[in-house]
Amino acid sequence: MKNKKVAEMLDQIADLLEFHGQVVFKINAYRKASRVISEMTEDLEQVWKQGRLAEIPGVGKGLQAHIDEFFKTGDIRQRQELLDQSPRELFDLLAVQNFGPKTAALAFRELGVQSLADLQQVIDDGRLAELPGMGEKRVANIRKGLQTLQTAGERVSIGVATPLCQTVMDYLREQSEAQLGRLSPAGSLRRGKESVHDIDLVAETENGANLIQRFVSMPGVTRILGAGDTKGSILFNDRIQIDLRAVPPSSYGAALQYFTGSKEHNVRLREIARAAGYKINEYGIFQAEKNVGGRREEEIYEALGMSWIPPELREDRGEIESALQGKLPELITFEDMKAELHVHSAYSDGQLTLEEMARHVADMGYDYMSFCDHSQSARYANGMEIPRLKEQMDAIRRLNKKMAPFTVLCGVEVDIRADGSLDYSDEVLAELDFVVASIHSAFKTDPTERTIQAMRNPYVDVIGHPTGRLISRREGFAIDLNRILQVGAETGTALEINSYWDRLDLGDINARAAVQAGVKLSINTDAHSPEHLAMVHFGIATARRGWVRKEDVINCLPLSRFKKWQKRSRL
DNA sequence: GCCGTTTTCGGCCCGACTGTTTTCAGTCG
Repeated sequence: MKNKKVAEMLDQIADLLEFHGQVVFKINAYRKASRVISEMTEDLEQVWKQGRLAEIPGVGKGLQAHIDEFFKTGDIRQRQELLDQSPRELFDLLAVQNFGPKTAALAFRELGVQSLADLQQVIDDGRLAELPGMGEKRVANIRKGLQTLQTAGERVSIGVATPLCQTVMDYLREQSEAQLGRLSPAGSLRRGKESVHDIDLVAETENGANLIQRFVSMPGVTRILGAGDTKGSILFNDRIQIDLRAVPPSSYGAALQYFTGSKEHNVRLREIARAAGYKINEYGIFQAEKNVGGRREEEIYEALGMSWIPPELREDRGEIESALQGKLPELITFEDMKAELHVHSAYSDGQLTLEEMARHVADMGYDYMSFCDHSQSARYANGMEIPRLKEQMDAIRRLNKKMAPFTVLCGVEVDIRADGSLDYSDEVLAELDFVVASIHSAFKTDPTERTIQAMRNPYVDVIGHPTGRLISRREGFAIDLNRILQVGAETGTALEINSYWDRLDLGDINARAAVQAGVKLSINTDAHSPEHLAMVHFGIATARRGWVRKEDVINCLPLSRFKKWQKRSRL
């Protein structure tokens, strides 16, 4: 799949055009096409071969020509030409906060700034400050931007951002009890994205200036990026930016809508509003000068003739059209979940005994669960030889007597070996209640074929973490998802949404493709200790971002129906 | 560069904050 490569090139052209002062509308056209292509699950090269590029939203004649050129020659000439007239490290330079395309162009033209090192040099020797429109403070801000390029530029996992956001919200509540009304996360965190660039908060208050002051002076603030009457922005522990927007009650809904984004969703929404004679901003929705809503977020959507759109869907991936037609999916919620199906115990590499762990799972409110400890060849994870597996099966039978009506299934996470065979024989698998098959080794050896082979096994219920990605460490293995989805639809094998924050695998876009292909999903935490169990909320957020309904998820089946769903019951 | 139940040309979301200004451009979200 060259989708990512093409998207990256189009994005680079957007950066280059911006640097060269092109009109923003052209730049935005490139960025939009880049985003749409990066979110496609279909192989762009196939679409190109079939002459269907024009079907891609945002891709017109000009961009079709670029894409065509890329697949024929491996590059886009315009990109090369622009690169030749630009600083060597343009993309790095543009990543510096407070150093935008206009300033970069000025520094390049007047001082020959080509690289981050050049930029540091002209800051230090004072030449940058002498340019027109520059001054001491602007240069100081650019210097800070350069310093934090490494730390502050990286995305932070939802697993890190969520508790931090809660801490900040608790602090604001404590400090400002009397004058603080509604308070909510916004931005990509509220949309449930797997990683976030910053944390956004919206607060309801009549005294914004005061709240902003408390916010920017809270412990952990290592830099104040801005502090006005309605908006404060800080760097927390030199690592993550947190923005707080403070608005009066009459604007809270509008501000929450605006600040939740995504940017692309808001742009589409405002286009529709404008066409219908409305104007939306963070203070409300207006018809002529008349405020027709803004206290609650729902009012914005209702004024435009659509139902309220769950934040997880707000990515301009068709949710606005669906909302206008009243056809939004009813997304899965945690309350729909009847079971946790992938939990480890001390029989392999989990922390707790079966009973300890099972009690924690039951406390989550589920009706049943499945232990899925590792199979024999997973040496690194204390995988179970067959005698120990049998021992575990007996122990689980005894446990069920103690814990009824809560039901504990005896499952396994069986390794898919390098040759595509499974790590236990069919005879052994047949004795188990539930089987997750996962690739844990030989990532580069034909992962698609091995996965497909596992799916064809009658005892395999679920493919665990199907792409093998680790968000902070590695790309997934190169699987052909469309083929896997085809086979999944044939065999009835489900794919996992592994909720562990560093996996979230399948991700939102792939999960959506699975549902569209008619493949069931299984949302699990892969918990190795009790505190992991709460990560199910990240998995559910990811599923919701993938337009997943409870009907699509086997964990939402009552136990009796779950058993009927399994392939073995149809053998 | 894209796109059309108001358009095949003329639009394209909207505002806060900052720093440099002398009325506003640049950056950011």
